[in-house]
Amino acid sequence: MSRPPLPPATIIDVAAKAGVSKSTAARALARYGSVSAKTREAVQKAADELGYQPNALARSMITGRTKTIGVVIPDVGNHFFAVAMRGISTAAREAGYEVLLSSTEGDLALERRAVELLAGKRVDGIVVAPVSTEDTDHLERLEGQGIAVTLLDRPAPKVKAASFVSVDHVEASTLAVNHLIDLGHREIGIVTEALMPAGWKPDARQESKKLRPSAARLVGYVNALRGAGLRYRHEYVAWSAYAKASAYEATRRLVRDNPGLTAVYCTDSELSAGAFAALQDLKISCPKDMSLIGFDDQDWATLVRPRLTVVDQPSYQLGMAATEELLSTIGSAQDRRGDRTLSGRLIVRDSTARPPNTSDR
DNA sequence: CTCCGCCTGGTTACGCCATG
DNA sequence: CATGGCGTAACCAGGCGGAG
Repeated sequence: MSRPPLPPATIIDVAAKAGVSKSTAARALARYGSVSAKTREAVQKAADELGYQPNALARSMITGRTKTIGVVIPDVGNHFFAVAMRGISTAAREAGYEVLLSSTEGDLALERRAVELLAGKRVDGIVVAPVSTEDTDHLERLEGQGIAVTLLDRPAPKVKAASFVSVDHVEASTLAVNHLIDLGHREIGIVTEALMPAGWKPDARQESKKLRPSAARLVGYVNALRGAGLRYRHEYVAWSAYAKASAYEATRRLVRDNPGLTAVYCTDSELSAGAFAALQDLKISCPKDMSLIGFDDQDWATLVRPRLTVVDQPSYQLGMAATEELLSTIGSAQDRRGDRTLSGRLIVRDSTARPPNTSDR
């Protein structure tokens, strides 16, 4: 007994059933303009009986809004972005917006495609953590298309109309290194994935707003050392790819080549995990012989022994803030770009302690 | 081939009508 | 005469079909 599928009920069907015009039916259902209580009830009843569902496509056509935002991030599996995504979803939902998510795997071509696709779907705005700070032509174009942009965590100076929401990575990094310095450490190594330009000198006063997070954290490390009157040593910097295995090798090399080292700072939780394993395998006692501090608080940080001291960033709040910024520029025609900078927080656990040979005196 | 008008469904400016 | 309630018609973007 298959009957031909009925086309979905439209506002016209509802209006006809309720015996009013379609504009009255629309007003009654969307609750704008003035409609008598009796009429509203009749329309509501007709809509319920027909199983009426407003056509979002048609609505967008006339309002010019889709009540949808896009999110483009490099990696949904990454803890920071996963939590930030929760903040974005919550803030969007509370404001009556839907979210379309795209993960680009750090691939610029995929990011371009994702942005194009979202623009084609006429999203009202996009929250993006761009793969590149320079190759941003696809993001710059969005301005002309009337699509708002908020940059999350990663700057893109050429996207002028975009607001920028981020943690102060320089400050957060300084927090981590200062904690080590306060404990009495003087020989502090760093495991970083920052790719600094060739010929980079630590003394150059960097504009932290234009730096990628990893680079900003390296600058924070240098600043903290300088603030304490300590020398920056190039051999104390272990360059690693963004992977546990790479950080593992980098840490092994770092501590082998620098026997005087008493503390290691890892600028990312992925790197901390590799470094932690390296110290264990080298049978270096942490924190007795070597202190270890990481960046970004993850579940495993409290499950391992010693529990890991970290600087945490407010990922969830960052996602919320980014969405709020985006929606505020969508709401108002003026594109006042509001930048928001949140602060990291030091969480002291068991992997940091006074350096060896300083306990007595 | 190009051009033009029609179509979709919800929103809204505008104005008419009835009522107080 | 003011005001609430309601209808009419224009409008949006873009695909399609018919006319030229």
